[in-house]
Amino acid sequence: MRLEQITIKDIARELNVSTSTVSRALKDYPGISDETKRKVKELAEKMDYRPNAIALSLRKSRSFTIGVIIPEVVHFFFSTVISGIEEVAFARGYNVILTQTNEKLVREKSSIATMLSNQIDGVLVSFSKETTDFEHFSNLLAKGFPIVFFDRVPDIDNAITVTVDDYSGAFEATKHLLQQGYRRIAHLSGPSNLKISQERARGYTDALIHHGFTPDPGFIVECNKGTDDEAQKITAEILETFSTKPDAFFANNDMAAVGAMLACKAAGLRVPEDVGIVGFSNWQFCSMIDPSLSSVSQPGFNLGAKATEILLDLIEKKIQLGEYSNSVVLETELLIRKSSVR
Amino acid sequence: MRLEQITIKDIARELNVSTSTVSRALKDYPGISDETKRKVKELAEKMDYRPNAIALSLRKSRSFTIGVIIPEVVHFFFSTVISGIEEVAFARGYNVILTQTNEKLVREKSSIATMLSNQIDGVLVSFSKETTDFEHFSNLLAKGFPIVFFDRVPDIDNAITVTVDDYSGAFEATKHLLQQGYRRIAHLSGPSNLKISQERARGYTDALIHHGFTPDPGFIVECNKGTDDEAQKITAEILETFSTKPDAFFANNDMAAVGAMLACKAAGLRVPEDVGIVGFSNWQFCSMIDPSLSSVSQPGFNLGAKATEILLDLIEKKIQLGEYSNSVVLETELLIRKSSVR
DNA sequence: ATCGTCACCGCAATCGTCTGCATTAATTTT
DNA sequence: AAAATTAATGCAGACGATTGCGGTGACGAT
Repeated sequence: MRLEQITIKDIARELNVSTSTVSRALKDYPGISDETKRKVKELAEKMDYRPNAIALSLRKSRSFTIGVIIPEVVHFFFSTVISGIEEVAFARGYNVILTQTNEKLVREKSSIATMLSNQIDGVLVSFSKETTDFEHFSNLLAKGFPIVFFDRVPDIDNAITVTVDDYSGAFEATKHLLQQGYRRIAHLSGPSNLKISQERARGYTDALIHHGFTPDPGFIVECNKGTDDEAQKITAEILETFSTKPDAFFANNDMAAVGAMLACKAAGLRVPEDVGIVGFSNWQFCSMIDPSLSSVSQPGFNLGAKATEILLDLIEKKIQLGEYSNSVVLETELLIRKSSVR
Repeated sequence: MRLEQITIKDIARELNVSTSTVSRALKDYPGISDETKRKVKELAEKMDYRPNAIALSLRKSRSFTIGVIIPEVVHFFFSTVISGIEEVAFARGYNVILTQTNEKLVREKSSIATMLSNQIDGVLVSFSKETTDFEHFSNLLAKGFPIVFFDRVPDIDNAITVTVDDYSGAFEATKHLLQQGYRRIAHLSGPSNLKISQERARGYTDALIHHGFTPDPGFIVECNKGTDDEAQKITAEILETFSTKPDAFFANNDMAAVGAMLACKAAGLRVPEDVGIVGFSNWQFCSMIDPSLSSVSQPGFNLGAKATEILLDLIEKKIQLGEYSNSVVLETELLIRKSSVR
C-alpha cells in the first residue's frame, strides 16, 4: 500500500504532548523546554520522521518546486542546460519538475497549466518552435509570477531572459571563415520565428558587411528541423542548383553542419580545402568527426545555472523584478577545428 | 506576490452555495441539480478555476508525481530514456520530478529522501556507479513502495527491473568481430560493480568461448569513467605494453570506442583494416565519425516508456507485485558500420 | 492571601479539497 | 392530512503541518 509515513501526530501521541509542541520542538522554537525538545527530537529520529512536504506546501502556498519547460531532452545543449538547472536547484533545496514539449505549442500550454495546478514556485521556459504568441505566459508575467526564459526567449520587454550571445558567436564564426579566405559563405539558418535564429543570421550578415561584403539574401537558407538529414538534402540541392556555389557553410547548429559536410563530401568536395564549415553548439561529436568540426560553443550548464539562480532569487524575493538587467547574455566561444582551416 | 489562484471557496461564495456542492458539481456527482451543476461549471470556467493539486495530494495521499533518479542527464542514452519516461507519464497525467546523482551515492540517498517527503507515488531508478549496497531502496521495497529499476539495476530478487539485453548485444558484437576475421579482441569494460558492465563482459567472453577461443582475462581492461580521453590513454597503453597486441576493441560504450579509435589512429593503425572497433549505445555521432562506428543500439526511449508503464500500473494497482515477470529485457541491435568491416 | 511574572504548553484555525452523514424542502403515497 | 419517500444541499471532519493566542501551574513578591 501507500507508504505509511510517520507524522507529527504519531510523535505527539507517543509522547503525550500536543502536535504544536512537537512542531515547535523540532524547529527549536523558544518556549519549549530543553527536556521536551530532546525527547521529541530523539523520537523523531528513532521513528524516522520526515515532514510531509505536501502539507507544508499547502500551508505555506509554496512548493519548493520549479518547473522546466523545454523543447526536447534528447539534445546535447538542452541536456547540459538541464544539468545546470538541476544542480543549482538541488543545492538550494528545490525540486525540478520537467516537461518536454516536443516543439508543440499545445503541450507547452498544457504543461504550464498542470504545473500551476501543482503550485510550482516559478518556471524556466524555452519555447517550442511553434510558439509565436506569448499570451499563455504574458498574463502570468502580469500577475508577477516568477518566470525566467532561457535560450529561446520572447521578444517582449518585461520578460527576464538568459541567453547566450548568439549574435557575436555567429559574427565570430563568419569572420573566421572570411579570414580563412572563404568568400561565398552560405548560412543554413534555423526557424525564422526563433530569436536565436534571427540573431545568428544577423551576426552572419553583419560580419559580412563589416568586412566589406554584400550579403546575398539567397545565401541564407532555412533548415527548419535542424537535422543532419534535412541539411544534407538542402545542401545537396544548393550545390546543384545555385549558379554561384558557396565555398563555405555556417550552420545554425552542429547537426546541420554535419549534414552539410556529408553533402559536400558526397559532391566530391573536400573539407576544408574546397569548402569550409562551422557549426553551432559544440556538441560532443564535434571533436570526433573527420574533419573535426569548428563550432561555436554555448555555455549550456552555466546558462541553466544562471537562469535558475535568477529564478530562485526572484522567488525568494532576494531581488525584485527589474533589479537585474532584464536580459543576461552569456558569452559564446568559437572553437576552431579542422573543418574551417585551410 | 504569489499567484492568487481561484479556489472552490470563491466559486461557492459567489454562488451562495457550499464548497461541497461546488466540489460535487464539478465532478458530476449525483444528487446535484443540473441547474446548479451548470452554474458552477460556467463560473468555474469563467473564473479560470484550476484545482489545487497540492490540496488534492494531501487529501488523497497521492501526488500524481513520479520521481526519476538518474546518474547524469548529459548522456545520450539517458536522455532518450528520460524522453520515453516523460512521454508516458505525461500521457497518463503524471508529473516527473527529475534528479541526477552525478554518480554520487549521497545524492542518490538525499534525492530519494526529498522525493519521499514530497509524497511521490513511485520512483524510477538507475544506480550511480558508487552504489554497491541497496539498503536505501530495500526497505522501501519491503514496505511495498512502487519502484522500478532500469538499466543499472540491483541484483536482488524481488526488484522489478527493465533492462536492455546487454549480454546478447555484447555477444553479437563480439561474434561479428570474429566473423570479420579479428582474432585478438580486447574488451574495454565498464565499472565492474555495475551489472550492465558484467553482462557485457559476459557476452563478450561467452562469444569467444562459443566460437572456440579461449578468453584472456588480461584482454578485459576496465575503463571506469567511460570518457573518450580515458579510453584513449588506456588504449595507447595497451598498444604499447601488451606483448600480443589486440586487433580489435569491443568497448563498453561509444565514447570509449571513439577513444580507442583515436588511440589506434595515433599509433598509425588503420581502422578497420588493422583494427576493428565496436561500441555500445549507438550515440548519434556514430554515423558521423570517420570511419563510422559500429555499435550496439539500445532502445532508450522504449526502455523509459516501458519502465514508466510498469511503474504506473503498479501505482494504480492495475498489476500486483510479481504479476509481471520481475525483469523485462528489451532487445538490442547490432548496427554494423565501417569501423568493424574489412 | 493575593497578584504578577514567567516558562511551558495546548487549542483551534488555517491552507484547498473531498465525503460520510445529516438536514431541509419538495413531492408522492396512503 | 399525515406520513413516507426523494432530491438537493450543507455541516463538519479529515489530510499534515504551522502559529497566534490563550491557558495552566509554579514561584516569588507584596
